[in-house]
Amino acid sequence: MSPTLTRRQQEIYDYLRDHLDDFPHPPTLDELCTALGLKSRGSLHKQIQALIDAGLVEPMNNQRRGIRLAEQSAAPTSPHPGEDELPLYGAIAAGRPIEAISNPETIPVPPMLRTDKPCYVLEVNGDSMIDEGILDGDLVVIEQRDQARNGEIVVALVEGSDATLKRIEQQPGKTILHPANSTMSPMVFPPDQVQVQGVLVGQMRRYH
Amino acid sequence: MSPTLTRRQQEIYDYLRDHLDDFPHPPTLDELCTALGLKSRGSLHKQIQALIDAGLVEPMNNQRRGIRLAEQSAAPTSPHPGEDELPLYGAIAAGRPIEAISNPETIPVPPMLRTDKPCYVLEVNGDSMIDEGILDGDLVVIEQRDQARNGEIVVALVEGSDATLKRIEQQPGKTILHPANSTMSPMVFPPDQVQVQGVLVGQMRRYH
DNA sequence: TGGACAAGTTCTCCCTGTGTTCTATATTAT
DNA sequence: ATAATATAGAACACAGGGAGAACTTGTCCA
Repeated sequence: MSPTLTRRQQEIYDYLRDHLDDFPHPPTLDELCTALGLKSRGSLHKQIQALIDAGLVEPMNNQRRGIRLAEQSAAPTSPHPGEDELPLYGAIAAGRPIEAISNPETIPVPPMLRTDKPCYVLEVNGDSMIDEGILDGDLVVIEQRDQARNGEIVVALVEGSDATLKRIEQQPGKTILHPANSTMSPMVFPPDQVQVQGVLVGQMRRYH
Repeated sequence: MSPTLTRRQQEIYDYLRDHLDDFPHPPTLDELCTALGLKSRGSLHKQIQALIDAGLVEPMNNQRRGIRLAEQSAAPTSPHPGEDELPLYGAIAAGRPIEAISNPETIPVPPMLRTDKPCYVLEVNGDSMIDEGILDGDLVVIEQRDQARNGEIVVALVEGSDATLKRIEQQPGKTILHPANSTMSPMVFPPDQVQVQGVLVGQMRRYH
């Protein structure tokens, strides 16, 4: 099914996913070129075309500033309704934003550990939530959301950094990410540098 | 159908099975070479080719970064096909030997969190394993056994007391139960007073 | 209305990285 | 010794990716 994006296509799609909202208007190809470090519109267009063919980007027929992401047609949750498997997107804090589609791998998750909303699974990397009983190697079930309530544990993408799992506290003018590890300190950011990618709703660990 | 891998082929296959997910993208042959300590792409390619012939690796027809494991067709996982529910025997440390309870309630457990042996689920009561990341209210998957190896976390029934979850250390003449909580001390018993009722193999927690 | 400019599209050319093949040599097993 | 297995290295082929020119289409303005 999924035509398996090439490396560059994945990169470009990730960039679009994460930065498309940064532009006041949808960007022109030239603007995207400079943003992506390309020098040729034509080259970019070729890549975008591939993404359109893959169904990830809305086709823009000669329109100006016409680049939009395609509606994810209820994709992530229930490609197989009644199926209790969720996509495993890889490890968090592994050094990059959560990848879009790349990994077709899924793992079974009991309904009890998830919500009715779209969810996905990540493997935890590191000890930043150890005092909350979330250990290195655990699998966490994340509900896909871009907003969180204070006190929830979220997958947060910090500008120019990794995606991490932290307890969030949003105050006017600043967002604080609290690790649950006595050896680590809370981190404070301007709100627009912190992007919530999901909220923790379940956790699993195997001992064998 | 066992085309009997050579030793090196087995090594390489094991490596792929265990580390393929570590790469952000599927690796190139060159990357695999350095990872495996080889200096020649050609050599590796020959081995990979053998694995492809054996049906263990997806054939990658000239594609870049095309190394994938073949789908393991048969399902060696489910001894009870379709059955992924386990009995929920109630809360541990609730004051009663496990098997006494005949509770018909069951809950779904992903195959990954259990073993092929008979298993059941308990709800954890108390903080005695908090330093191992097992919190009050967690659900634990227990493999039914009456013996344990040292260092395993077991459901232990102590003479005249509750069933508890502890790390076990069996020495000649005494059995020590280690809680994972800095405020609690290990407990030492004569071996015949400690009855192992199962071994921890999985753990689940819900946050919503 | 029509021209100028901006932006999307298509094309051709080119280079690099990477899979593939082959041959030669070392290592190990029978 | 002979065969099977492993490694190195060279040579090759081609897909992926980029540059840039040329063309088309839309937008704006006089």
